[in-house]
Order: sequence, then C-alpha cells, then structure tokens
Amino acid sequence: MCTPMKKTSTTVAQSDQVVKDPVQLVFTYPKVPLTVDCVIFGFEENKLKVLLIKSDLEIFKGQYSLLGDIVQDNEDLNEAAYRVLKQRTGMSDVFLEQVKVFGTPGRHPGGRVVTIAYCSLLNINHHELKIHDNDLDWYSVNAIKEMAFDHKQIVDECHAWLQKRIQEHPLGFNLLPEKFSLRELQNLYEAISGVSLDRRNFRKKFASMDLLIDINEMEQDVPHRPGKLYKFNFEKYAKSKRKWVGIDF
Amino acid sequence: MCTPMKKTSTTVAQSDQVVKDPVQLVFTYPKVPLTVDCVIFGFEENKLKVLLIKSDLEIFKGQYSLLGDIVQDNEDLNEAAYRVLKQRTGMSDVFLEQVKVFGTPGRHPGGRVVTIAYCSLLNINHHELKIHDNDLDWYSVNAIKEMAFDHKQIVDECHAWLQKRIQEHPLGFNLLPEKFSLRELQNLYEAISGVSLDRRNFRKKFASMDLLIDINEMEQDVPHRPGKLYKFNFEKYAKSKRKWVGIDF
DNA sequence: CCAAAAGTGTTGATATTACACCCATGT
DNA sequence: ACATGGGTGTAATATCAACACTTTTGG
Repeated sequence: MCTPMKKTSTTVAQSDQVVKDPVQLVFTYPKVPLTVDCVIFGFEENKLKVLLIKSDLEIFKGQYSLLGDIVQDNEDLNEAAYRVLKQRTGMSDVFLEQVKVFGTPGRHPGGRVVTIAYCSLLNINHHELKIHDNDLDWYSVNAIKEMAFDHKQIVDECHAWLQKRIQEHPLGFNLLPEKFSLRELQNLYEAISGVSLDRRNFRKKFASMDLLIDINEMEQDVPHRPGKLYKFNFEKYAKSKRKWVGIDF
Repeated sequence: MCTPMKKTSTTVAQSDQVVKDPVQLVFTYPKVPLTVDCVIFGFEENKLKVLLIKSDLEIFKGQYSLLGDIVQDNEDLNEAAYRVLKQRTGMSDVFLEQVKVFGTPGRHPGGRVVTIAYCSLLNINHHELKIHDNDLDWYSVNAIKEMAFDHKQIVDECHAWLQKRIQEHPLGFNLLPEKFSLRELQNLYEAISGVSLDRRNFRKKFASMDLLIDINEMEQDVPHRPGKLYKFNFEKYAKSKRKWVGIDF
C-alpha cells in the first residue's frame, strides 16, 4: 500500500453503523494500478490482424505486447482506451468495447496490475502507421504464439469475443473500406470466424438483410471479372431492432 | 496520486529504452481502489429477484445497494467475487461470471472507486438468509427504481446480460430446485426474459434438446393436476458442444 | 483461349410459429 | 361440478445447407 492507513475496521461494512464520510471510507481501501490494453483488430490480405508492439520490458525481450497504458487519475475507463487508440493509431472514430478484466496477481512482473481489455476494429488502410518504433505493426492473429504478460490469453479471449459478436452485430464493416465487394466481406467473415462459408448462401443472407447499398460501381484492376461494390447502410442498421428470440443451447 | 513520484517520462513507454526493473515501473503507476459487486439473482414466486442490502452510507440513506467488497491485495478478482458471495450467502457452489467494469469517476461519493460487476445465480430455497441486517433480502428486479451509487445501472446491465446468456446456456437451472416441473422452468424463462412463451412450443423445445431427465415423480400438493418432475442433465450438457453458426443481425 | 472469380436458383431438411382440446387433481 | 393448470399434435411458414453452371474480365 502506498500510504499509511489506519485499518480501523474490517473491509466489510458493519451492519449497524452509518458511514457519514465516504471519502474517509474510500481512503482506507487498498489500491491497485489499473491499465487498459487495446486489442486492435484489423483486416489485410484476407487475414485478421492485430496491432502489437515489442515489449519494452527486458524480461520480455523479443516478445510482443498489446498497446496499453495506465488509467489516469479521474480518467474514465472508456476514455483511457480511446486515448490509447488515438495515441497509437491516430484514429478516433472507431468501435471500441470493453471485453474483460484481467487481474490475476502475478500477471505482471512488476507487481499487481489489473488491466481492462478493450477491443477495437479498424481499417488498416485508413490509417498508415506513422511510427514503427519497437516494431509497432500489424501481426496475423493466427501466427501469434507467445506474448508478453498474459497478452496471448487476452488476445485469444478478445478473438473469441469478436467471433461471437460479429454474428450479432455488423462490426465487421469497421474493418473494411467504405466501398467493398461481397467477396471482401465474405473473406472478412471467414477470416474472423475461421470457417469457410458457401458463397451463394452468404450473398443471399446479406441480400435478405437489405443492409448493403449498391453504389453502382465495380472493382477496378482485378485480374478477373470485377465485382460490384457496396456500402454498408449504417443508418438503416441503427434503426433496426435486434430481434431476440429462441432458446438455443 | 497517493505517493510522491518522479514523473520522469510520459506514461507511454519510450520507444528506445528498455525497462529493467518492472517493479520500479509499476511503482510509478497511479492506483485506484478496486471493488467487486455481486449481482446475485434468484427466482421465487415466479419473479426474478436480486439480493440487495441497505446502503450503509448516510448519503444513500434508505437506498439499496449490491453486495460488494474491496478486492484485497493480491486477491484474484474472481476469488474476491466468490468470497463476497460466500460471506453474504454462505453458498459457494454456484455459477459466477464477470460481466463488466464500472469506473466512471464520480460513481462513488467517496472518490474514485472502480468496481467489477459479477453475476451469479442461486436458488433462493437452497439458502436461507441467516442475517437480515440492513434489510438484506431478495427484491423483485422489476420493482427496483432507485439504488445507491450506479447500482441500478449495474443491475440493469447484468439483467440484460442474463437475458442474453440464458438463451445460449442453461444457466437457469441454477435458479431452480433440483427437481422442477416444466411449468416452473417456463416461468423462470418468462421471468428472466420478460416475454411469455407458448407452452407447447416451450415443452417441445426442451424435449428435443433431451437435457431433462424424467425422474418419474409428480408435483405434490398442487391445487390442479400435478405435473411431472425433471432433473437437468448437467452431465450430458457438459459433453455437448455448443453449436455455433449463423450470422444473425 | 485460359485462369480466376462473379453472379445466380432450387430443393430438401429443419426449425419456428400459431393454435384447441381433453385430462387429472383439489376444492 | 368446477377451476386450475397438465399434457399433447399438426399445418403453414421461414430458415438453412447443399450444390453447378454461365459470365466477365485480364493476361
């Protein structure tokens, strides 16, 4: 603990006593360092990638870690995650969601550090990495073997989270260019979920959802018959309520 | 910040410098009080209930709060949640899962406190509350209007989480007696999801899943035709893999 | 003309919904 | 006898999975 503290009572509040000064109460609480780690997924060359950087801890020499930072005093947790995202990628208008907290004692060699994992998805081509210090770059999710801290586990859990989430929400569109072909969309789904899908059924599915806008443009410079390009109808999606029925296990 | 600290650099690690002493590094991190709050759901009188206690903070006089406690030094987060559950209810063999972190500055009147919400489900009849100090008791989720801190929001998010989760996993069985009738099971699903279901279809659904064991017993002392009693086949469920297909939004 | 991917429909199987009557029990 | 909820089946519909050929472009 970093401050001298009077431990006047057990930490469980006593039942017959009213606490008049909450500040005093909180002052007695143990405190832990809190960080956020951003699992920033991107999509490139038909592969799901994640933004990693070489760890600057000697103990993890040669290993990669997620982009993380301390949660500042009085900084909102989401804000901290958005700040990291902004600092590291320059992007701000992307999806970002809290996934899970990791706080096993011993997960950080410097002592207890609790970290909140955030997941975000961004379009690799929309943002050219300005700096490649410490090998900051996109790495294929499938190729990751070992990471610093418990970051492999965090990536795995975020990947599982994403696989599930993308079934229910069209998150994937944040990973694609504004205009995309159905093939690109399918490649994305296949890359994230790791299974291959029937092309006709996939197209039918999206056609029936009526969330794609045909912009009457075609792919250019492809060495085969060019496909139509679409935009995602974010507006329409925002209005549609998620259906919610069925018991399914 | 609670300790004098040399701010020798920004908190973002410098790119060309190797950190040799992680302990030293972590020592410079700001620290926050961390708590767990347990949203303990139960089912009684065909209503979804949650275990609440009157807040012992004067500022929240008359309002209810969740069962929470500090995360101790070097205590695993899950363990902290299980400890709270055990301390407050005496139960240990129940489902418990991390749902979300709440850390908006200002959510606690005593200063910044970050809390991790855990959700657990238990059978009210399996555990008689030993103590009712501070009005510790089960309260109907639907009847909750106002709570201390941001606990109403936490309950709402956990309820939404549960509604979603129960579609995919048979969590509900933790809320029921070991032997239950199909009517009780359906009441549970209706209470959690807030919609009413067709009885025949509901029964058909569960019959087709083949996860219920007919124990050849009947309800007793009901003022109508007694229903058959079942047990849940946990073993079979554990073996069955969750299917996972479909894009559905 | 060849390679590569685009585009397109049908069918069978399965799952979902909606819906009504008789039965067993306690009062 | 009656009130209460238990127990049951079917038909219409929607969804899902499997599957093959023609078209367009670039090289």
